[in-house]
Amino acid sequence: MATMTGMSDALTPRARAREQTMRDIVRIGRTHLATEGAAALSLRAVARDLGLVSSAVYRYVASRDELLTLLVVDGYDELGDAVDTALAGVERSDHAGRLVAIGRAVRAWALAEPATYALLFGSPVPGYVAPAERTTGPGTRVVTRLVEVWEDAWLAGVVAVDDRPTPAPGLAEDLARIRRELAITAPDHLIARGVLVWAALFGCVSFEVFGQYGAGTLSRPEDLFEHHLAVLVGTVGLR
Amino acid sequence: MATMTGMSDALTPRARAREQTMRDIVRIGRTHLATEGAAALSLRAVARDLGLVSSAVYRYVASRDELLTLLVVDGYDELGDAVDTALAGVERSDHAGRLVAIGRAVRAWALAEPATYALLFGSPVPGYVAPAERTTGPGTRVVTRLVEVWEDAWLAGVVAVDDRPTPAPGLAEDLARIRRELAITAPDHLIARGVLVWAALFGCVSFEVFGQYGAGTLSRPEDLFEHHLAVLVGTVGLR
DNA sequence: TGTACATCAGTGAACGCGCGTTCACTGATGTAC
DNA sequence: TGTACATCAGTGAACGCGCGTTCACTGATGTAC
Repeated sequence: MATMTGMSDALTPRARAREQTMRDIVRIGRTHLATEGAAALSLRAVARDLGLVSSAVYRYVASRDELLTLLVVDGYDELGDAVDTALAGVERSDHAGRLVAIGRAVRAWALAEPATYALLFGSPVPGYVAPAERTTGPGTRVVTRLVEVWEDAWLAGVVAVDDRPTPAPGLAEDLARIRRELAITAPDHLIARGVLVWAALFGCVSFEVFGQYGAGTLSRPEDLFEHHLAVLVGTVGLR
Repeated sequence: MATMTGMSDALTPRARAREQTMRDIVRIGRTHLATEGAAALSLRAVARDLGLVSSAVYRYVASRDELLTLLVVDGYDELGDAVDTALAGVERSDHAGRLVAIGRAVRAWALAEPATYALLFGSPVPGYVAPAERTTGPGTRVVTRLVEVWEDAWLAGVVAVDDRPTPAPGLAEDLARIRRELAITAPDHLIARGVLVWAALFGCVSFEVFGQYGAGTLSRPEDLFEHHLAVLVGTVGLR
């Protein structure tokens, strides 16, 4: 689990107990996510498993929606940490290797934490809207790393990708805004293909995690995924 | 909505009323899917909207899970119909055009019916397992059409795709089984890329329907999707 | 065509269950002087 | 260091709510003779 607000030392015992309880709430919440799903996530059930009376959790969490937000942020952070850890073992100049490492890390984490993955990348939870100011930062960690890969490759002059098919002229504005917000220099066709690779990567992972391939169709899903990653590496012109 | 058991004529009034009620249940169930989500789908609420007492729906549907199954089958069929309708307007020899038509039809349907799309392609519903004998048929209509496209192109000898990267040797068995079950002749590397295009297509649609792109990032998502389709056409070597 | 019986749609009450959230409270912990 | 007060974690009862499912029933529709 990702660390919460850090520094448990130099805190009063009461404050340390509070941090521990917050961590327990998130941990138990995640197990409930796995067994009941996000829509059925219940504060009362979390309180029960915590050994508290139901009203007590309101000392820690203002509402059921806030618990969901905690789980969303925690999930994004754990996924982001997994990706960063994987990237730490790959040379920054090995662009294809970095893309593959990101893909593997996302898949491995998703298969290990399918319920949290579903919360982040599956169906929206009815009636719940994640507060952008708290989830956008953690939620963009992976895509930021992906963009870094092709931006690095572009700057190194090693992107070998056709600029055909050309993105529609109407897209220029959107792509320019993305370029500005991410402070990158990659050209339109590379950004557009990058978005495709991003969506395709998560499409592959979702199909596997959500069981779209059908039970028993694939005896070696990891081999298929590796092949798909290799094709996607080519889609953004890396090698 | 897809038709249920057909032929309402030559039936007794009571039987016709029953068919109508079944259709109403599915229709109302879908509106509840949209507002409450699959996990919160409730037989009592459907009964209320139908103007019946809650126990009455048990004359039509054995349980809540069976209602979910009806919605799954109905959704797959509607999506399958949408794709078939789109394909009807494209020459069988226009392989790229057929792939693009399928992609557009999937996206359009998903955006029009996000809740049903989420039921079919989003997070699994906790505690519910779709009965394979009822959902596999309707659930494979779209992928069958996709496979048809590249199989046709392959037979016509117009697939221009590198066989690199090569799928891992361990995949040969899985790919051979797929080839046998679908009764096709396309080679390993084409089948493997086809699966990627399938997953990527739904990945793009899911990102858009589930809001992963973030509110306001894209003013013209349809243009981006068109570009992605064009790239995916190339991924399976069509033109 | 008429009658006797079987089938079926829909009723209403009941079962036992879990939920989110509020509130007044007790007792322990922390802090200012 | 000791005391008075403020803060805070946790309690237990209560609110009003909705859920899936079963069951004995009534009355209308369908069918066999």
